[in-house]
Amino acid sequence: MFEITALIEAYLAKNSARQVPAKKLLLSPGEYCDHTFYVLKGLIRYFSVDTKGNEHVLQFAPEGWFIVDRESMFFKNTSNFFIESLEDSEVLALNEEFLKGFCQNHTEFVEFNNILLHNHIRHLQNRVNELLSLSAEERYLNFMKLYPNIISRVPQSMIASYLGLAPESLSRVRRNLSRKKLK
Amino acid sequence: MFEITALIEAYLAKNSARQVPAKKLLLSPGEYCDHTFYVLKGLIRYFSVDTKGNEHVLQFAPEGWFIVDRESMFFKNTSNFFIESLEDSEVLALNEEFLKGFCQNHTEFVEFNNILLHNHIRHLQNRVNELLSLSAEERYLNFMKLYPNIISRVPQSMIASYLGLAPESLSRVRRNLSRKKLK
DNA sequence: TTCTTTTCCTAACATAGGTTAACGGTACTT
DNA sequence: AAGTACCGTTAACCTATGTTAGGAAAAGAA
Repeated sequence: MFEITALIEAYLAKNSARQVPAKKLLLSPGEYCDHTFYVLKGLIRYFSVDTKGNEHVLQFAPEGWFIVDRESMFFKNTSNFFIESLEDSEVLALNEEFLKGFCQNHTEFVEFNNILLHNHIRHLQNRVNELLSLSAEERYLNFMKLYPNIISRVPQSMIASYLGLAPESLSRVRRNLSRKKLK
Repeated sequence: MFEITALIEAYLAKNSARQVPAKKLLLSPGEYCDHTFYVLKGLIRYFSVDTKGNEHVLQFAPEGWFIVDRESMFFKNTSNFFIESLEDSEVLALNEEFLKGFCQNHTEFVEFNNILLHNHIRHLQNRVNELLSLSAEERYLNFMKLYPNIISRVPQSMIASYLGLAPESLSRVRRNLSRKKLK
């Protein structure tokens, strides 16, 4: 069984954690994503910007989460996404060299990595399924249940963007929900 | 470098390929997904059914594709999805025991598997991003470009279901597109 | 062939969600 | 304290998509 603290300690033995002020970009479209970020403190988001200039949040990463553009990192393609800190944060920036070396010294980490990949797939598949089958209101309720902790830390417009809604629409959803509860 | 033929041959040395008539269910909600299917011939779909009874296609798998509920297979959860043949098909049904054994004899396969997982993530992430940022028409055009081969093999209602549309809406999208082309 | 089922299209209507614009509140700046 | 930027709400209106219903063509079954 692998403990994440082993990774953190191995990293901190050689490097110091990266301090990131809020609103700082850690990755932009066109760049290669050459680090997997592990969030020690703070909150990071992973998002795209479409041709009309609208932002779409694919993922939030609070403490204890990994955040990376796996396509860019693994296939060595330039990224189409942004990674940005939403709060003052503290992250480990794991590059390929470090990860390879760490795998060699910690063979349990290989299996742990496998779990991370499968979690990622589970999460994404669940999102696709929700986007295909649930209404805005249902998606919002699910989000609140799954990430109650995130709701209070990011502006509502970003939650709307995660849910595939205009901010005004999320406002409407919330109003309808509070009316229902009053009854 | 790993060649898929090695996997196929190893499987066929011990088992014969599974012949599947069209419209046969290979997995249903509530069951454990204990096989990864590799499609030799035919066409398979992976879909869910929501509370209103509407189907939502998450993936099509023609020849040369793998299809599996990774969450169910890896985490040993019961599945929420269906896997169904759309055409008379021929598949390899790879169970965990076979895959484990095969990994031991073919160490390159471990890396190949890693590629498969990352491809899966890339594919799903791209879908989430498209569902968040593109119109029905744009999603349809992308689908045609990406899977021209599938378009002609499945009923339009299933493509609509993959795109997150009602069949009638896809019909409308197609009519608008053909009008545009005429001009 | 004839009958049946499936598939696709169309049109009229209904609705969820997007758009625009305005307002009030809060928090940060100066 | 005044000024400014950001945020969430609301309302009126608009548009894309869903819904219902019907019908015609194509594909399969008897």
